[in-house]
Amino acid sequence: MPGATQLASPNRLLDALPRKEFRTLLELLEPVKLAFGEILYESHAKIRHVYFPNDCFVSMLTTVDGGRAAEVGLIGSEGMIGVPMALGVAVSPFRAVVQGGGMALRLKTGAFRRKFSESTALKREVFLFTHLLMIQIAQTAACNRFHIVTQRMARWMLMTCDRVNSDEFRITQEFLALMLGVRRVGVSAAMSRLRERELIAYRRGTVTILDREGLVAVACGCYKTVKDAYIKAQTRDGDS
Amino acid sequence: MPGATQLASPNRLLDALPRKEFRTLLELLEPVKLAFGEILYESHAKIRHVYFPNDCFVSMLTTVDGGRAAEVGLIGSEGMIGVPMALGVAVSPFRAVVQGGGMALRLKTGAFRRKFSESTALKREVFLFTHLLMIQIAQTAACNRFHIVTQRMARWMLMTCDRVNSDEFRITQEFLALMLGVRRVGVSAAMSRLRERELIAYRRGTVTILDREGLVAVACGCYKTVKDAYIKAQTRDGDS
DNA sequence: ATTTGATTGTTCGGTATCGAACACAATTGC
DNA sequence: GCAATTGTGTTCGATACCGAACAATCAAAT
Repeated sequence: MPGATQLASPNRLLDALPRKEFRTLLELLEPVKLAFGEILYESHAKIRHVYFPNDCFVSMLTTVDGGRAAEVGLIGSEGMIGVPMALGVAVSPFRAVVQGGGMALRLKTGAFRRKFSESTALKREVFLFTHLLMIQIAQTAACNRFHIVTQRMARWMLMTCDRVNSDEFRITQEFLALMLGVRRVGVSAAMSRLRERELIAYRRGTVTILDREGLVAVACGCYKTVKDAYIKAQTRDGDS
Repeated sequence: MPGATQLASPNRLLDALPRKEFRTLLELLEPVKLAFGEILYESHAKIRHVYFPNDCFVSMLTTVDGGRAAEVGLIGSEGMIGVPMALGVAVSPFRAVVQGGGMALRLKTGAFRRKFSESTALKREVFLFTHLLMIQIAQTAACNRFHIVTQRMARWMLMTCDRVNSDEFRITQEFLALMLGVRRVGVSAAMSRLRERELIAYRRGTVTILDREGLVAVACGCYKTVKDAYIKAQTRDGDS
């Protein structure tokens, strides 16, 4: 039975904290199960909790023209949902949608604000993640400009794969089209092309990555660019 | 002769600081003239100074595939160049290019780090700007996905116009194409369309906005979305 | 087993943008 | 004044994606 004696968190951001700080923080953290499709923040809505994903992951979406939305960021156990809180803003500019269900630890905004101002280590980790998220969003901007659906889809699959720790995950073409901001037709064509090359397999809402290296080759360099930034930050941790 | 007795800064971020903090900061700030095309940071390079633009403005660019670049953010007197420093990172993930020449106040990274950790007000202002920059970048990501060249170009012109405090600014089609990540042909076509409708006038590197309202109507909603966020932040200042 | 709903596959004509290339016009330097 | 440089306008065929619509398939519920 896990819980009482468990010291390490499956959330890598929290895990980077000194053990002592982590333990005091843990008392305030509330474990919650997040279901696929759940909306953590609506755009322009007040932030009530910050979330530290364990095995779930969350899409950040920006809307244009009051309707269509595009994913600008994907956050899993390497980060936190609610970055604006760290910047002194309690309103989320993005919609946050649970992309893969699972567990997360959450903290009420008030408690977060308090702990955040007290803990140098928490600040360091959260700000570092904020920096990485910014890189991810910016790369997405350039990626949206230059790369074709197949490349961007491959990138999305790799990013997702990294966050579920499995070669298999559930996603429908319809939903993937929404994330990428394209028609389902485009996703359908791109996916069957990847299947032909035996890079992936899929059937009705489940995608399996067969050849990770091959998929990386098909994806645009944006995948590697962002991933390298994350890796670099984790190893050097802070740089400054 | 300006300088000695001048208390207000033409940089709105600094101007929002309490007078006392502003004065102590001013002693460390070094006025510099930034020329068009000057590169403040190369991507992945160490940040040596942070810049507070007065009447100049700067583009943040992200590269893909080791070559092509696209603009992800535009910063003028409302902000600061060197946001990563506020997040504890002294390396710029973006290239920062001076888009419109003019004056700026700059601060060595060491001095900035010191002042930043001391001043609650400076932290508040810089973090708020960081938040706004993030919104701008994310909106650019969605904009790149959904909107056509004409709309994005109109948005760019309006954003630029807001930062130069003039209806006229210097920009060549070639350069504008680089910023938008499209061919010059596309910019050429889009510009002549706007000229036909008498929204703008231009000749060899100089664009004049004739009908601001009309241009806003042509531009995508991304312009208004981002601008509203900036205005809201300035009036409520912090919210939280 | 049959129906129902969800998921995937395919087609159509039309538009935006691409890469490459060339012609022309305005400014600058000599 | 003339040449060189820079900036702008236009063309070509090709490709990626659009909106709309319809067909086929699978999975679960009755």
